Amino acid sequence: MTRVLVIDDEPSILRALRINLSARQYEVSTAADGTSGLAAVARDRPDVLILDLGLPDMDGTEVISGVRGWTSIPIIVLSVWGQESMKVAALDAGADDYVTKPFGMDELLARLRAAVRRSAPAPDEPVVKTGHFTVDLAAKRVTRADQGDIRLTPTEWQILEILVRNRGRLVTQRQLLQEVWGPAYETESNYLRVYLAQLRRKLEPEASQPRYLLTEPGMGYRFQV
Amino acid sequence: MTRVLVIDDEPSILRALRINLSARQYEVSTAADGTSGLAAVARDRPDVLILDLGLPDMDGTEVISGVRGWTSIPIIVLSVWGQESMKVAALDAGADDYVTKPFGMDELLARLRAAVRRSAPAPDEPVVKTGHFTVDLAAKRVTRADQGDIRLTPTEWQILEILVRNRGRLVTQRQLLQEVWGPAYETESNYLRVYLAQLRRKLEPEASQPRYLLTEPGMGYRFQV
DNA sequence: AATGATCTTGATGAGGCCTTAACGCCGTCC
DNA sequence: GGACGGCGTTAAGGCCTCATCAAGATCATT
Repeated sequence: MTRVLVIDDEPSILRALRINLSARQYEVSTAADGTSGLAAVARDRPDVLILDLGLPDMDGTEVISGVRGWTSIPIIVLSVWGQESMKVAALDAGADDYVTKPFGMDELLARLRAAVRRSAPAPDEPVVKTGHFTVDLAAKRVTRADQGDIRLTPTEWQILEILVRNRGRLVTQRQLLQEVWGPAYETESNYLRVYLAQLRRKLEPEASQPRYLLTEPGMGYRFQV
Repeated sequence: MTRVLVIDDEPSILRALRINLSARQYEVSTAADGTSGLAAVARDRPDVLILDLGLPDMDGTEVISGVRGWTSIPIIVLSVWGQESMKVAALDAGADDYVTKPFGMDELLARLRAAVRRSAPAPDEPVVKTGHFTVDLAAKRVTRADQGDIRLTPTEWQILEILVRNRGRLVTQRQLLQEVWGPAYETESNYLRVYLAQLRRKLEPEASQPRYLLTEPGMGYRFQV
């Protein structure tokens, strides 16, 4: 289910969007100002962000920059008609699309679909096999050759997914922490040690001598294929 | 240089876009109908497509589908005001963005920048090969032809990365010290001697007679390809 | 409200990396 | 020819990072 976060200070718009989006099977969360909006992005990790530029506490482009600093989720911007310069500034700050109020719900929904479709990563090879286990990215499932399906916790899965998508490449600790826990946790490398140990215990044939989930001391981790 | 293909049947618009885009260093090609437009996409392989929906020979969504069948280049659609349903249909057919005529050139340019930025995600880093080993900058991996992967420490990797990025060029000791250890260590050239020796021992076929990691006495170091 | 799973946090020991110093070599300059 | 400075090499100690374990905190579910 696609998760949408709406940041807007007008209750009527929030209400209209919540109703229309929920009816179309989106999972909707809302925020009424820029500060709580930024917090909500880090906390909820939505798939799309709908952002009103006219917020009470922050300039719209600031919010965009704050989000773009660490994630590339699609941002659709709302603003009243006639503010050409703001429109340009928002797009340059990293927004993906722009809708002028008042807007038709059909148009917003179409732009939403387009934004989600664009951001959906190319389903290149959703299934990755190693000698001892198989990772199915599409089905979110891990199977071990000798003992069937493996249960992973949400956090374990997130980490494994990032490593598998970057298989062969080194992934820095910063990148992992940022994508799983958010930008405020960039230095909590202890989390990674704990979770990598758990993943190894669940996946590696010998957890103490990893063959697939490798540590590159001082740099990060690498999924070896 | 970014290549833009404009498909529109109105000469005045073609002319305006050609002038404005060329002035901003885009490489512009044009087509006046859907048939020749599709041919032009296949032939010119543009980086972005600007498409007018009101073409004489084909429906706009058909053109979009025809392009989307085999490539994922960004498509910005132009159409006259008020055609909500066409707008929705175009976005659902696979268009990336939508601009209503008459449009401000600033807005179109901003959307163009946004579209190009989105479509160019990974500035793919090169893989540099020598006769005896391979450096993959994206994967942060070094492979030696005769003995597989080589493990480098973070400092070793940083130095090698700088030298490889400047391959063929001389890199001064000051530049290396500054980028790896910071500006306070500009005179600690002993560090470089230690680490260059280690890199040579790990990478060179004969560490005592370096063929790739060359010293330029009194100046700095050079990665020879 | 209680239970179990999951996430966070801290402590500990081991290993590896960085730093530093010492020494020998080679070239240049006096 | 000798002194000097830059470079290559080696080795040892300190420190940082990693792996592991365990307990407390938080969350979800009943």
